[in-house]
Amino acid sequence: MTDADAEAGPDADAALPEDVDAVRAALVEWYEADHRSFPWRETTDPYRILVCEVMSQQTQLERVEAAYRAFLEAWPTVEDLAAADRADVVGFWTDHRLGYNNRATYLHTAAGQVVEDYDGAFPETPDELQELHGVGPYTANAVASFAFNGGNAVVDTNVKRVLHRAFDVEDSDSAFEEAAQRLMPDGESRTWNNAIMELGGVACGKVPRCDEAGCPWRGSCRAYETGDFTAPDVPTQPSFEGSRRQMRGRVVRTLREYDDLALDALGPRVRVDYAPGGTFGRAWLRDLLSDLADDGLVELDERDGDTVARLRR
DNA sequence: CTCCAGAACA
DNA sequence: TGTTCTGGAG
Repeated sequence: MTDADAEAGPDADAALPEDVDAVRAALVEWYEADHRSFPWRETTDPYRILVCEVMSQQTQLERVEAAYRAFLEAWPTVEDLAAADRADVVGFWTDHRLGYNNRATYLHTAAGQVVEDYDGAFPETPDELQELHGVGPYTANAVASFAFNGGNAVVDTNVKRVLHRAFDVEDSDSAFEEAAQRLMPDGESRTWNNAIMELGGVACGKVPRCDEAGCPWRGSCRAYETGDFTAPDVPTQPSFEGSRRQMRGRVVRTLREYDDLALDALGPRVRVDYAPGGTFGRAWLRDLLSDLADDGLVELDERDGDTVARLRR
């Protein structure tokens, strides 16, 4: 028994197959034979990888592709982005329907950190990368592996689904991290992380396509054997229509068209049923704007006793 | 209605 | 640990 086994516990890798090497080789071979082509798979520039990863959070890859190209045309380097007006970056985000405008501010802030704290040269370790605003465990490992072929195994919803179905890994973050790391071949994080996420996106999606996609793990997959393709629970989101986040999006999009706007001018453009004293009135809008200001998206000031909002520059 | 390469904040 | 953050597509 190795030290790693003792540390992890006796049954930590009980779910993994006997011939781990064969399973690894099969996936890498499957990935390298044929996979989807994305522009960010053609680069090892950490800035480009970070842009792609932040855009990809909770957003379909197909929609990311056009935005990714346009973004890099507008701000080709991390220095360009750090020097940009925040309002322009947020404006770009909404124009390209990327959602979660917060992420535009994260990316802008992170670019400033790279320039200020690291003299323009990206850190290479997951721990250092996580110091960047908006970079958590997943994104840190993604940048470390895709840019530097380092870091640990990435764990996202795709990887969790694959590990749970194929090897019956229990639905807990620590179990997923451990299994993913044990499965990943040393020194091949770039290819491996791409491959296992590709598997989750192409062959082992919510609706499995094992035979159509020629899944390389059919011979050792528990789900394929038993027919039980249950996937880990992904928390269901509340409906978008009429939600607070829909209203936030409308505020940002409206302010994009104006230098600044007073409450009663902004309100009707956010909700048709806006009425200064009503349920959806000044108090409601002020509360919404206050959160947007806390998130660094909007600036508020007083003019002639009235509140005026604009995108933060 | 659901899904989608997560992270910040309380 | 739970809650919040967008919006397009099927």
